[in-house]
Amino acid sequence: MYIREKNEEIIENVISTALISAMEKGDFQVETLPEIMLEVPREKEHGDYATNIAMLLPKLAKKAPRVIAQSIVDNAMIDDTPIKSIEIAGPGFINFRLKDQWLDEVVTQIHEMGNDYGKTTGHRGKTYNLEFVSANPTGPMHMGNARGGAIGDILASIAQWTGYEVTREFYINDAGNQIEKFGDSLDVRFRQLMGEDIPFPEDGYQGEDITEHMQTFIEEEGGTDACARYMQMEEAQRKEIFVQRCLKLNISKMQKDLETYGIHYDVWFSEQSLYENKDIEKALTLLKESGDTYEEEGALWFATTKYGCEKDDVLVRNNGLPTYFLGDIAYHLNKFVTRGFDRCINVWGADHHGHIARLKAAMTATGVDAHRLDIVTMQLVRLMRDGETVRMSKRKGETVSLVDLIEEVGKDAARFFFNLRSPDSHFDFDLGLALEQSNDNPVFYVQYAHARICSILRQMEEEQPQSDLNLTLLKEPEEKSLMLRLSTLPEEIIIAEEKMDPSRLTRYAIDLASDFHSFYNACRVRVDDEGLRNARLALIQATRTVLKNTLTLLGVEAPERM
RNA sequence: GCGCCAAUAGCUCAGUCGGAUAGAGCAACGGCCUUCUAAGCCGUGUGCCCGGGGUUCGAAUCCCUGUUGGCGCGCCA
Repeated sequence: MYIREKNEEIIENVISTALISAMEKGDFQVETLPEIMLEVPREKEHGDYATNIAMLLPKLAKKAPRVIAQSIVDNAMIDDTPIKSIEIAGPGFINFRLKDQWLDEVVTQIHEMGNDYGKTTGHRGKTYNLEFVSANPTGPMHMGNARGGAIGDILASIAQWTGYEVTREFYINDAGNQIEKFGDSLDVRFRQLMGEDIPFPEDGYQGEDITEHMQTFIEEEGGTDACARYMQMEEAQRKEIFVQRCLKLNISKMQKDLETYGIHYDVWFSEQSLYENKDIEKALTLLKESGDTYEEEGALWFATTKYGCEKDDVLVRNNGLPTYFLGDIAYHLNKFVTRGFDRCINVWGADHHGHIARLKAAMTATGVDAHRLDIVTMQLVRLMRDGETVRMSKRKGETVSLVDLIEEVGKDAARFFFNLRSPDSHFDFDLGLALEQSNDNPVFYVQYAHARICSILRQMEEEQPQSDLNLTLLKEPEEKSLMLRLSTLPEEIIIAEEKMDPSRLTRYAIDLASDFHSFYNACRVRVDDEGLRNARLALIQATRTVLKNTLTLLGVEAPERM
């Protein structure tokens, strides 16, 4: 159990025990006690913890806040606890101060736990599916996918650290209209390369990659003469060949690029497989059994409005083909029912937020508790160049690809940068700033802290520190601040998981690095005083562990030298 | 028109289960390297927390309303 957690539990116990004995003595009387809330005061002068309980009671107890607070303080038993003092302040806050020793215990605990420091077991035994990126396999991945990748992968790591058994999953949209368009685009480019004068479809994929695919194809098949036989084929058959081949190439390219980005998926799930395994039909049967489907104008509808949505949605078109919506329902039933995940989280672009309610509705209708499904919506990245917005369109082929970005700024900077702001905040990516390798990039600041520590440790290895560790020698404010920061990693991870906001960890890393740099400038580690030297050595070793653990969660390297 | 998300320092953003004097980075200015990496540290100041109502001991935070911006509202995905 973590020290902070233990302290908080003790303080809460002290408060509730004090409340009960105060009431037994007749100081005041209430029917039901409100939940005891502890907060960490912004001002250090207000102690380590504060509670507002005495300000919540007056309405029920008919006594003034400070009177109630006094009564609580009078009845508080703090002997043999880590609590140093209790006082009443302001309008009725009760402030708690802890004995200094608790911070020393944090350092000791970090040494004991090492790479596991920060892990908790609250969700042990539960399975967690995280689906993210899921870019269309019809072309290269762009900057939006880069943000989704960083958010999803880090969220997955965070979930693992809170005890979940996590599966990272990529949903391949290898069925439906996009694929049709992909085939059309490939086919027309092929025929153009073969010398036919035909116009390119208005809504086709105009990217260079389509043409390059077909150029490679023709080369590999032995040139235009050898490819003449493809021109003789039925169009549909030819397209099928092109699609199969190029889809495979695109998918393996995505796998490779995502690995470069530090993301490894456990499952690549094919939309097409939902058709082959009859999952679509099974989903349809379940939906029909719910009684919330009906036929109209030749299509099959799902009465989404029954679940509070704005309008009903089509499941099967009047041409007999399932919609993407039905496919998505089947996919999620596969996750929840067939594979039995306890929780499923999807990272979606905010432009898909309209689908959240209806997907949840479909889960409810088919008997899946919709609370098990969560969607993290991510505001799309707005690309800025020379102070102006650049519109990106995959269809027109106007993209800055994920690969280009990683080549320019590196995996670490890209991941760090995309995870700097909460997913729901609009995010401007300034190309000029990102493509020049600038020191403004905060990832260097954090990595530098780690490298600095390693440098000191290298020099001290030869100097053979003695045992007899006495952490009470760490008294400087910079030392205390650093220790305090070290103590909060476990709860930061828990909160990041609860709020599904991985950017909190990035900011934690920056704050921790900042506390270390301040310490570094204020306190020298390699001092003559052996006791102090040992204590500071222990502190920076603990700091290195915590920095390393945080960077590991973020998927960013922790360099030993810079 | 309806729905979702946002609006906080010059800029980019934290803070939002209601708490004590609203924070950080960047930008500006001034200091700190004969001492463990100056990719660092320290200091200086700036806010009608978008406007207007309401709820209460207390509101950037909750409710209502208006404004502005992004996105969505297809038998596309």
